[in-house]
Amino acid sequence: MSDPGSRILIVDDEAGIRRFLHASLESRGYSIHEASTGEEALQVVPAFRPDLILLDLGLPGMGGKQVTSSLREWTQTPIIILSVQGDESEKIAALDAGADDYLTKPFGAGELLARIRAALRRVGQQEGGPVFVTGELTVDLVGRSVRLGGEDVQLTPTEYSLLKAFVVHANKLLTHRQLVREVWGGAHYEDTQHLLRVNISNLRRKLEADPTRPHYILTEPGVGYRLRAESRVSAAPSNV
Amino acid sequence: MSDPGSRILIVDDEAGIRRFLHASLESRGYSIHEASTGEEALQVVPAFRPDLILLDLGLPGMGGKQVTSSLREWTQTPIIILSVQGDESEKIAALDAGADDYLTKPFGAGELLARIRAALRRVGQQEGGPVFVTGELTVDLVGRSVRLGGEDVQLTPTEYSLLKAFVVHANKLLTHRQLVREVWGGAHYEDTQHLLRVNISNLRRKLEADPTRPHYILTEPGVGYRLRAESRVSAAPSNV
DNA sequence: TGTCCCCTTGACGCATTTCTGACGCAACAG
DNA sequence: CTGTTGCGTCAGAAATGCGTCAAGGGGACA
Repeated sequence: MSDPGSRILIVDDEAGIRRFLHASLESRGYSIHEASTGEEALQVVPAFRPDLILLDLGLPGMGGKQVTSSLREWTQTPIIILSVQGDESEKIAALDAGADDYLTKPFGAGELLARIRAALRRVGQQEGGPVFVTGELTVDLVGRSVRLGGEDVQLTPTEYSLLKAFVVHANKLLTHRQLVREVWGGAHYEDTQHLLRVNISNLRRKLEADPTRPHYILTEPGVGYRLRAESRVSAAPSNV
Repeated sequence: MSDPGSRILIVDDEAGIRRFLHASLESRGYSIHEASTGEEALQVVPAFRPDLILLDLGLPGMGGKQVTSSLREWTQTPIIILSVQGDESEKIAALDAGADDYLTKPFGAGELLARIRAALRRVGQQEGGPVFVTGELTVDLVGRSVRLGGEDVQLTPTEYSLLKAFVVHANKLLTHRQLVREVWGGAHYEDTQHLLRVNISNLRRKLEADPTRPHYILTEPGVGYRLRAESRVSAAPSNV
């Protein structure tokens, strides 16, 4: 699963290349920002906070190598160098300045995208995963932690499995059958229907302020349950 | 600053290339190990524990792409693919399988070394500072020393390996499977699950003030364990 | 050859989790 | 008003998982 909303900064002095890259990447769901000089790039980065930087080596004025060094003084955002030159000593210098990757033009759009994915994958796994938030409730599916108003909530494996099903299908109605299948696998429905009720009850006791009048886990009589969600999946607090 | 003692595994079926790479890298101070097939590589990795892997794509039998996928099931050790082919779709497939970089032969030795430095630099800074501190506990991954409130703690190799896994993934949940794989390599899970419990117990006896109520190594019932680390996140807990 | 340390395995007690059954309550239809 | 149905809660039994202790085996080293 790729991270669709990643922000990418394109730094190149040629408008044609910027436009080409912009279109290619935007169609893949990335958010794009452009800069045409190294000085502009350094200004823009703190504001735009890109997840990755595509940097042309042959910029007028401050060169790509120098930009890389300046950025590396305070951020480890992945930098992929694009260059028309194939000279090896330049590659080495750029990589040692702090760049993560180096592509020589002309390159295939597919390869660039793959290298972008590889770079984003690396930083992605050291950050906390996406976090689901609604009201006081916070669920981190990657870290497998649940918090309620700042305090950790201890859930048993089945309870967590149940809550996970709700979070994945937030705001959608889940029938008894669907829930039973997601939590207990292919078990018979008839036998486990009551079990579902018991676990819903246990879960509510741990999550709801007043289990009699549930606020998060709503019951749809005769059909199933639904998790009330106000907000969307948001990124974890980035630790820079 | 590069880490001079880094261990590198070379996987290639041609003895000539292995010899050439071996010589080039060893003269730079790296410790080298060789493997001639993909199967051998998968066997060797848990024992040799390389910091980086140079992997030929065109191996007889199990191909480099498949080796990459298998390794990525349990380790994030950087993998740099070496290939005679320039075909773009192969590059993309290899990168998406989990490789970190891709070089097409023939390549300059200088560029390879630079890309190795770049990959090693990344994992180096990912592990945080050279010393990990939380509460009374101090772990020096470089010097392989553990201190508890000023006093040295003597750990057996397995215990240290276990603690290292916790420190590298501080504050994150580690499943039983993950821990077994990181400490005992590709061994069968079923057999070693109990072994894990014993070593956790031993580790706690040496690190925890009251092993009955652990403060550092927390157990997540039914799933795994987690090392409690002081959060370096600057964001304050939201008290809305 | 002997000693020591570490790894491994088995057995056991304890705690938690899961499951099952029984009961009260509310909504609804006849 | 009464019976039915579905939902939620409670409590006890069965199952599972976890942590600890202790003994055997194997390798390193003197």
